[in-house]
Amino acid sequence: MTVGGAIRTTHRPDAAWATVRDRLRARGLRWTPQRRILIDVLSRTDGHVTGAELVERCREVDPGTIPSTVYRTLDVLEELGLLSHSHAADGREEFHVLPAAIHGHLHCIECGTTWEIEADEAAALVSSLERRRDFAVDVTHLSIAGRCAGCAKAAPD
Amino acid sequence: MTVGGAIRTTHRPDAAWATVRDRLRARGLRWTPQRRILIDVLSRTDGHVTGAELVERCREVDPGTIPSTVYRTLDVLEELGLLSHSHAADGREEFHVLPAAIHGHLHCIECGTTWEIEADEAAALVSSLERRRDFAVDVTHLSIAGRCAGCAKAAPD
DNA sequence: GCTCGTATCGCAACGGGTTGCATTTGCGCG
DNA sequence: CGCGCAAATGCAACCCGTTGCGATACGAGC
Repeated sequence: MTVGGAIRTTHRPDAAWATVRDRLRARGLRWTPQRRILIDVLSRTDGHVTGAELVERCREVDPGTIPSTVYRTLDVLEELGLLSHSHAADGREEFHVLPAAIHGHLHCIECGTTWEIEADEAAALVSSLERRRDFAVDVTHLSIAGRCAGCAKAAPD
Repeated sequence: MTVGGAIRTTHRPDAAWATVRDRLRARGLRWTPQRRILIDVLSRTDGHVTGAELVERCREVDPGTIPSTVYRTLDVLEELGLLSHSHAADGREEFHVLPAAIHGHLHCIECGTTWEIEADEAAALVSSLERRRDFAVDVTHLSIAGRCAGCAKAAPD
């Protein structure tokens, strides 16, 4: 899982999603109506979504959508690198669509807002663990809880 | 799948647990049979436990134990500072009993082993976020996923 | 086109954890 | 010692996500 030199700031979702079908086939995997729907939903999704939200949006397209199918497809797409997931402060899954660059997340336990942490911002932590523990941090899964400036000000302890 | 010797906490639980009853009362909270059982279980617990494990151990003492009661009591005890919780790589809750020192956790996604990260080891990350984002990291909730040296060697990418 | 192996689906049951609400009970106070 | 009220319990339903398994259908190869 290397970060190529090509880190884009501008997403071009259409291009990426257009090739999914072939990327699946190339791996001996299949292109099904259910997957088509999820891809469609994802291509119209920006930033962070929970699994449940995705299930719901798929149901808007096809009310017969089954959760397990959605979650299984999400696993597959994650393996293809089209999304990554981490966990919010409450442990719920949070998917990040088409990550333009490797990054982690910051969650305010008070107001629930999420921010992205760029890889270089976590670099100090990552390299120190790498060195001292010989531990390879999965930054895309990194999720840090705490209180944001606004909430700290609103209700100081 | 228990964690084995990876985690050792050396402290004197008895003293801390003995005062729980009064600490509760002082806050207008109550001392109930159900809470007594959980405290008892916790006082015999070392290191990390999942919520489900605690429910199970309470059931060994009293088969009539109800999960929601246990989880609610855990919330209360966390507020009193007797435990803290974070989430394993799969999002499940993991409680840490009587934290001797503030610390976070490292989880290997391959073998499931857990390590503690001392506060000073995370200090670089924490202070950088504090400074650049004005964000107060909850280190006790910090949980970092990745691959440990052993697993990286066993199955290199 | 048709066949066939297997990837995927639908479904039902489960696991961990939470929530709302009626009922019980700890315990402070007189 | 007994009252009364808020805290806590029990229960049932729910939410998010996972798993096992028999049935379906994709799509490669002929």
